[in-house]
Formats: sequence, structure tokens, C-alpha cells
Amino acid sequence: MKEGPNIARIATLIGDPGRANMLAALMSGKALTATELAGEAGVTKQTASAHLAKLKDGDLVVVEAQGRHRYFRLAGEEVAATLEALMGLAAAKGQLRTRTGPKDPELRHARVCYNHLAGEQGVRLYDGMLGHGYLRLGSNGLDLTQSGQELVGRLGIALDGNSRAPLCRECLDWSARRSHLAGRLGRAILQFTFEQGWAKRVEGTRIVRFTATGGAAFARAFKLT
Amino acid sequence: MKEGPNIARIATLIGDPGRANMLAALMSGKALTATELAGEAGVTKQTASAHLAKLKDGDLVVVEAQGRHRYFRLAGEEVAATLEALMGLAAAKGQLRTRTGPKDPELRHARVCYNHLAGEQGVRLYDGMLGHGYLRLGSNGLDLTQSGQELVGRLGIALDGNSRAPLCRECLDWSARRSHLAGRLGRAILQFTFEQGWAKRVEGTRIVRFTATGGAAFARAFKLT
DNA sequence: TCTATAGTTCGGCTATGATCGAACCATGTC
DNA sequence: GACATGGTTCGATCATAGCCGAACTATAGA
Repeated sequence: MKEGPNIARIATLIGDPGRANMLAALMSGKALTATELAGEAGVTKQTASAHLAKLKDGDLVVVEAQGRHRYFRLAGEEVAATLEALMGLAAAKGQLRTRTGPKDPELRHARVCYNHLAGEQGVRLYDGMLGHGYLRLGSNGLDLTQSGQELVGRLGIALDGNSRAPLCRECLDWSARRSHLAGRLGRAILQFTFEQGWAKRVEGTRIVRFTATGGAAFARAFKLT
Repeated sequence: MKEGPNIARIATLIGDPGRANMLAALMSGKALTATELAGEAGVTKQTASAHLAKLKDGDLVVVEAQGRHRYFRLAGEEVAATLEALMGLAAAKGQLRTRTGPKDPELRHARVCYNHLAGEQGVRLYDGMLGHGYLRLGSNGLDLTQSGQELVGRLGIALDGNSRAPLCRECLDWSARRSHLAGRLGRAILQFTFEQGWAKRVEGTRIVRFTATGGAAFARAFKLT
């Protein structure tokens, strides 16, 4: 009965509180240095170094050396999606880390998930784009339809040409328990939202805060109800 | 930066090899007794008992006492979905447990995921039903449309009335890296497939083996290409 | 070249948690 | 009631792995 992939190694990797905190911090999508991650995890640099070596060895993070800094980021969308799934389980049993302060509702409403928009707004975007036929679930996965491409072009959303990563991808949302849009398109839309000034990131958190007019403009652009 | 659910506890729970094996065994959807699970994990009854107590305390499994047996099963679709996500990560880095024997391709082709169909066939079903408009992603999640309800009725698929669980749900597939259909409908369709004699489970594994005529009949029934 | 900072390596301490032997409770069978 | 089997509890053992102090390497800047 032991067919299938070896999940214990990966889960053990995520299971250490220090490493889990680091991964949670990296869910912001920013690349962080080893010392910054040490601060997040509440451990010394030596300990953090050991943890990061293990995460790297387990292919959960990738590292990019820049001068005397080493920047760490999540290894990809799949890692982010798995972390979201784990958060969903933890949230389901009431294991929220911070007691329901003002942060929690805001996190549920709109937040960054690795590099795209999550939370209620992310789910709303995903549903709306499917409902209007901008996205379609075809036999090759999630597709951007003809009308979807027109929308992207009309709004002037810049898709980077790095075509290795899939254009569209779904990611399961821990707060709404529904899918939202990831992939290159998901990233581009979040980027676009910031550039338009519709929303800003709250410094030091994963919260995305829409302005009143920005929220309306966002909904209008994607025809969300 | 420590907002959000506490994932470390859950991941630690899954991270022990013994518990991971138990959970993997429970992905077959069958309810297993404590001694059976001890055998799966390769530990003694005492150890298994301790593990199962922790899994139960962490709400990953539920237990049902029947006479002097205690049957364990996964706590729900979310748990299964999370395990699939972890398997996806593990598979991505080539961490397959069994060396690519004959089992592995069959597992990828069609298998049981908790209580519904997964693997290439599961993904194919999901995509086809969306493509033909039997399913739709609406604002309340995945919906069975009018024509979908007609299809279900015409085929004579029995949906149990236990309406607590959602009718349709997506579950991310570790082998195909795509979504497949879970929820009450997903369970009913798998059940129906077995009842029609289109496929059988390979004893002691999660493999679902379609007969030649059964595979064709399955594709015809749901208009899969 | 000297200094400050980023990060790693090494060694030893410690604690958590997995493991099992043995005894114990509970349910069903004869 | 005696007995077998499923399962839990307790206690002791043992290994793994997290942790940090201290020493070390590497890059940047003056």
C-alpha cells in the first residue's frame, strides 16, 4: 500500500516551526535574505542557515546569490499551492496564529499569494473571468480565450515572455476554500493592479488594500459583480 | 509576518513516516482498523495507537467505533486534497517511493483519491464535463448545471442525500498536476463506474483498472474525446 | 590593507518524540 | 465464567534534530 510519492520528507521539512515561518514569510512573494528569514523564524543566523540549506535541498526554495547577499524565494507555484492547502486545513480547525485582530479580515479579503492575488478578491476575479468566458478550462488546463486575450490587450496588461511557466493556473485558497488565479497571468494582473494605483501592499504583511475608487475600477475592468 | 494559519502543526503530523504511510493508505478511501494501519506503517500496535490518537487530535482522521473495532478514515476532502498537493511536490522532485514498476503508470492513469476518481481519467472526466457545460464554475463554487443534472438522471447515477458535503469540489491531482472532480458527485460517479462493471479496483492498491469495453462505455457516457 | 557585514561550518548540549515491552481495559465467542 | 482478540496506557529507552557559541570564509567599501 505504499505506492505513490514520498510525502513524509516534504511534510517534515514544512513541519518545523522555524522553517514554516520562513516559508510563510516567503508567501509574500518577495525574495528575502538569510538574515531577514532568521528574524522571521526567531532564530540565529546559524540555525537559519541550516534550515535554509535543508529547504533548498528539498527543492522548496531556490536561492539567488547577489553580491554578498543570498536571496531566497519559493521554488514555484506548486509550493505556494501546497502551503495554501495546508493553511486551509489549519484554518479549518481554528488554528489561526494571530487572534482575530483587524489583520485577519483584511487577509481574508485580499492578500498576496506568492505572486498573485488571493482571498475573496482573488476568488471573485477567478470566478468572474470564467463566468464571462475570458478563461476556460480546456483539455490543456486553464486557457485564456480569444475574448480574454482581447481584454488583456485592451487594458494594457503586460505578460512577460518567460514562457516556461504556465500562463494560467489554479491555486486553492485557504480562506475562501475556492480556487483563484495563479500562473503568469495571475502575476501580471496583480502587477497591473498595483501599477494602476488601485491597491497597495500593507508593508510587512501579505495584505493587499484596495482604495475605494481602485476597488471599483478593478471590478469594472474585469466586469465583476 | 506571522499572520495566517499555523501550518507547522499539521505538517509535523504528516511528516512522520509512520503517520504518512497511514494517511497514504487511507487515501484508498477505505476505512481501516488500527491494526491494519499498524501493518501499513510497519510499527507495533502501541505505536500505531499513539499515532492515530495524534492524527485524530489534529482532525486529520475521524474514527468510528464498531464493536471492538475502531475504523479510521480521512477527515474529509480537504485532507485528501492536501495530501495530493504534497504528493505533487514529492513527485516533482522525483521522490517516487516505488521505483517505476508496472504500478506507477497505472496509478497515473486511473486511481482512487479518497472516494473519487483521480489520475488521467479523472482529469479527463473533469475537463470533459466542464467543456460540455455539465459543470460550471459559478460564484458559489463548482455547480452542476441543468444539462448536467439531466445527464446524471439519464444515466441513473445515485446521489446520496447527505447534503452537508458540497456536491462538487475540485481536487489537485499529483500525477497530472491538474484538477479533477471530487465532492458528492465525484464519489457517486466512481461508485456508478464500479456498479456498471466498467472498472475494478486492483486489490491492495489504489489503482482503478478499466476494461476495454468499460473504458469505451465510460468515455461515451460522459462524451469524452 | 583594514574593517564591517553576510553567511557557513563545527562541536557540543538539550529536548522532543518515536519506539516497544508489559500490563491493562473492552468486546465478542465458546 | 474462561478465553481470545482489538486497542490503550504507562514507563523506560534511545535517536534524531534543533539550537547556539565560537571560529571561519567571502564580499563590499573605504
